[in-house]
Amino acid sequence: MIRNIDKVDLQILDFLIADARMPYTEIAKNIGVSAGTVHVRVKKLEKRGLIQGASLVVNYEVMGYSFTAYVGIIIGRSSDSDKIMTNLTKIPEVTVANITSGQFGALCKIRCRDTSHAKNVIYKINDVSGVVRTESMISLEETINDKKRLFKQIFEL
Amino acid sequence: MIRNIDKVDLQILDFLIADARMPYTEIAKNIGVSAGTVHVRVKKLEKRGLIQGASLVVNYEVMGYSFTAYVGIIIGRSSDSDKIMTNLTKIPEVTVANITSGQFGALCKIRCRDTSHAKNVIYKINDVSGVVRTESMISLEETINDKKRLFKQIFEL
DNA sequence: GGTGAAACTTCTAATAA
DNA sequence: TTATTAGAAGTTTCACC
Repeated sequence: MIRNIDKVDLQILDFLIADARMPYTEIAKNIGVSAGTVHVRVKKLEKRGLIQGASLVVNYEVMGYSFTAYVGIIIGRSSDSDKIMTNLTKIPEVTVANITSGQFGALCKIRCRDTSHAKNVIYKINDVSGVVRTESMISLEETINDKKRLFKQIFEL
Repeated sequence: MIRNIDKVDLQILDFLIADARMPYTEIAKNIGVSAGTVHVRVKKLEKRGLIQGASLVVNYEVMGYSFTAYVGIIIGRSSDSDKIMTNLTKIPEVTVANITSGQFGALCKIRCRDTSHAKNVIYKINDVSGVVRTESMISLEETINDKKRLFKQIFEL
């Protein structure tokens, strides 16, 4: 399915997805190649755009952000979608935003301190021009599947 | 709002969120402290659970995963929620899953190669015991706000 | 708390296989 | 493509502010 990417690449990716700060020497030891090889592979994957970067995983709860919700957005005219996305991006509490097909014209995720903070953020979203109405789905519990096993499972290493 | 976290911590976090592999020496230079200080601060933030780790940001498109959707799940009995979450986590294409209040009992995000792959994943979700019905919202465009400016904007550094 | 320097580890690029 | 190697760079510890 993906061309020019082999088992070694996928194994390196899997280690780095689990811990982006893992030293190349340690990855090398684990998969039985030299550190230099790991280094060259990572550089190639970066060049190809497969690796976009590395980001710290922050615990929002500990940061005082314990309120997570998805906000479905009903949009009047589809042609407003791009403009609405641009405006959503200006709200820092909106951590992810998607133009969608289905019952909502857009769907976004918000991270807030508490309900009162969320209220203000939702008001802000409602006030974005082109937004007709929003519908909130409060997250009571969240599981992230992403960071860990993706490739190992999908590509059956 | 958050106790025992100062401007230096937030600045370090901001740099590491943007690029988790940024050397401490460079962060130190940027914010005007010593590399040793950055090191100690990061360790403390890790110990406090504020930093959970670091993860590679992978380009799903380049990996051949160009289909993203949110799947709203209607659940028969709320008491099944936990069991359903556990089962959702077993599907690797489910990258995020949330128990929610609102029109859906759960909401998850899926990453697939194409529509035919997505069809199979959605069937799998439908087949999870306790799931009554699902509703898909296909993402036509995605913006991630998360990784970059969060703290800078929220805490007005 | 923070610093700066020493000791140690890792990275990186070039060369060789 | 991979391994080796050596110099550069980064990390970590610690005695001292």
